[in-house]
Amino acid sequence: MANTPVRVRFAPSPTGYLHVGGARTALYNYLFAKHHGGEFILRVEDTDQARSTEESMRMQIADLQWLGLNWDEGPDPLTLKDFGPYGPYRQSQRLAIYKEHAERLIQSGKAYYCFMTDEELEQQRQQAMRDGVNIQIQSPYRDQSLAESLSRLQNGEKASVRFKAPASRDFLLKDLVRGDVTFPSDMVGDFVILRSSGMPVYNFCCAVDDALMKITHVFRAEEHLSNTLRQMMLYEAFGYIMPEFGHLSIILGPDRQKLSKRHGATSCHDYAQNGYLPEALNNFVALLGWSSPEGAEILSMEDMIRQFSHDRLNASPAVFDEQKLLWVNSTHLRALDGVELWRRIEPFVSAAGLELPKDQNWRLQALEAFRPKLTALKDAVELMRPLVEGLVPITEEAQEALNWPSTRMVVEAWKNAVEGMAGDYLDEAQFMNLQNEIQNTSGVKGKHLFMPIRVAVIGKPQGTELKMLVPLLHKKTLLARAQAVLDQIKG
RNA sequence: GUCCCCUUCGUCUAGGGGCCUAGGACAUCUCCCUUUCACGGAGAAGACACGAGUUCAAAUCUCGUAGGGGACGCCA
Repeated sequence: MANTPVRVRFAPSPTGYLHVGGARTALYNYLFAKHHGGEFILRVEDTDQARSTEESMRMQIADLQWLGLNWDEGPDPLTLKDFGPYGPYRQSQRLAIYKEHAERLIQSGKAYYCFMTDEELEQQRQQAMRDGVNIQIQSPYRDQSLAESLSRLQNGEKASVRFKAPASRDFLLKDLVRGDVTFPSDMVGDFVILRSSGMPVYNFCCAVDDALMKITHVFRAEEHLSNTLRQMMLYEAFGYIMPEFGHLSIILGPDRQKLSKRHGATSCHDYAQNGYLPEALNNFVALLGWSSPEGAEILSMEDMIRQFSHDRLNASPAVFDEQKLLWVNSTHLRALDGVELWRRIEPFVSAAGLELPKDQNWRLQALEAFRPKLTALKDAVELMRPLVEGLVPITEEAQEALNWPSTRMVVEAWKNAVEGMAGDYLDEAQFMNLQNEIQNTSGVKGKHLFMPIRVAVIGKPQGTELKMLVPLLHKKTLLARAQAVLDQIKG
């Protein structure tokens, strides 16, 4: 046991983008694997043909890649071709394996063909509801001879395959997160393992695959807790070794209901688009149900791998707090070095069509001016917008400053001073001198001095320090904007 | 309805019989820094769901109650 290499998997069903809950599940599995020097496997659970699409699979793979949760076995992110010794890793391509396993169960009398109609099933459910008892399907075909079933099949009748649930015995699950969980013997009835279409169902595939892929530990969402009983029965029937399970609590929205689309952004893709860093999303989501033994709140992937252990996993549900995510994001963002930060911001800035100088020094300087204000990459767009060449709109909030009697004089003095400067850009020292000069000659000081100048520079009375802003703007732009403000005061 | 799981500041959490006058983080508020807005720094306020029991001692163990969540599919 001690020598068994750790093998864990993340097994999403490809129906849309990766949800943040899925991201957390994937992350925990990944961290567990890396912490123990084990393997992290990606398996695609696409047996629901109605909902699974290849497009979704690509999206999920892209999201996982974005998060940096790279798998050691599974579909190749680019070609989608499987790599690893236990493939295929897409359940839709493992049908022969499931069929063979189902056959094994049928032959040994542990499963049987069931010819019940949807109406019959529904009737039983209704009846059970009315009687206030646990819903269990009682199939009349449980004891039908295999020969008879086969002949009906021969005649073209359709049948599902049901597993004969062993009754009258409790199952004990030693859950890695919840401790001992006892499932009563009659919790489930005979359940379907093969649909009448021949397609296997989740619980069956999952058990077979985890066994065949030599999975040692499974961390998955709480909604699978009761599925575990079915899977335990299957493991027993096959004589396979069961992995250890840990059931994670679900993530809630602010209204304490299960996090869903109506709560706003819930997919990793949304967060990527809104300028969140993958390291921040990983960090935040990790803290929703796990805590660092060192009490750290800001953690890198390396930190998490080093510190991760399943016994610090929390069994109670957690509310997704957008505010804290934003804080985690801004903290990671500000810690990035200039070159890297610009690399991340670039796509947002160019998507917005901002034409900014290409000069590397200019860009790094601009970044430093705005760094303390960044909470998400997307913010850079509005922050940088005043740095384009030419005029910018003068905002509503600027009006108060424009109405001050001294403003006109200040802006005129500012414009004249800039005009008198040599060179295309002012540096910080030049600006400071110039500013002192205006103060001395005009006698205006404090906000009556600074706000009008700021409006003349960026069109807004508030924002980043002028001494950082002004050196980023070309003299021509400075002059044009000052003139625009003067025009507005006149008019 | 039946079964399973969960319950510490508004939120994420630490804690696992005495270190608890319950610690940290986000958010909130106050002050400092700052000639603006932020960043940063200091501080304030704020929780053991309820009721029994076990014990010299309970946030911590047990049982009930309430509330929340999940499962009960030929979904995953």
